[in-house]
Amino acid sequence: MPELPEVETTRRGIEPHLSGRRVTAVHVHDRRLRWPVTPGLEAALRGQRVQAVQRRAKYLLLRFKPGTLIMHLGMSGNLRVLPSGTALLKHDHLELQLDSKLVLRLNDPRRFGSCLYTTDDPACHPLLRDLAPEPLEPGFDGAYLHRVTRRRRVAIKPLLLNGRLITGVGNIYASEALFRARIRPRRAARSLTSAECARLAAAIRRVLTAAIRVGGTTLRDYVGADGDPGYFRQKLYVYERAGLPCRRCRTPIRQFTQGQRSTYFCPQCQQ
DNA sequence: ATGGGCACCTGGCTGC
DNA sequence: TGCAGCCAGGTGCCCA
Repeated sequence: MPELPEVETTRRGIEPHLSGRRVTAVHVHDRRLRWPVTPGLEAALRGQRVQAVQRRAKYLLLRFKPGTLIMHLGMSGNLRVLPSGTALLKHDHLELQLDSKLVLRLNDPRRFGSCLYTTDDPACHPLLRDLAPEPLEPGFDGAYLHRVTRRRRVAIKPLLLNGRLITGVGNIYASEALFRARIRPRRAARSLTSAECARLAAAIRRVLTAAIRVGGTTLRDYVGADGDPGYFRQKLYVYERAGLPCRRCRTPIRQFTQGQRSTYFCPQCQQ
């Protein structure tokens, strides 16, 4: 799915069309997502004005006065802003009709995404409350990474996918950040030195920021709010490049499996 | 507390 | 052509 850059690209794409607009109707076409779409969502949001469109880790938060819509795009979801009346596609799960004659439509073939409404503080929601700090905010640095890895015997690459320790990084950017930090994905997390943690934290920030700048990474079907793909795929150093020459040293990129996910690395550049 | 593995889904591709 | 098998951007939950 969408990792942080794709979610942030989506947020930036929908925000100008949503902020300050009123929801005139909510249509749920298929409630079956990872959890059923919150019952009563239609009545709860009808007539409400969007106060803000925020992101927390890979979650999008649509803030209304009485509550918040917490959305996740799972592996295959996208949110698009379209003219009202645009024909529905397969796997269009729900849409918010706006007073601007536009609609916000959620499409998610694999249904790993979610769409939940809460009237409580979303930061206290069970899905959000235990999440690690934002990687692009000031609290995330080498010292933080060093601190949270000290007791961890797990390899650094799967640790990067643990949202309680690090957020926003998914399977693509985990391999990419380790390449940029010149660290082997199999290294035990606790074995990283302070200097390596500093390099890795900086690499994570750089790769996420660079990906956001070009609209994220489209491998197969990700599109932003306007339907355009992201262009960071052209900048990937290792992900999905098994057997191809390293873009830095020409050594063939290697692939193996960690925790049922593919990992890619350059055996020469990453020591 | 930590870590490993499974589960949830659909679709696209490969190879027989 | 058809079909089986494998793979895919995430993450909550159960068990050791």
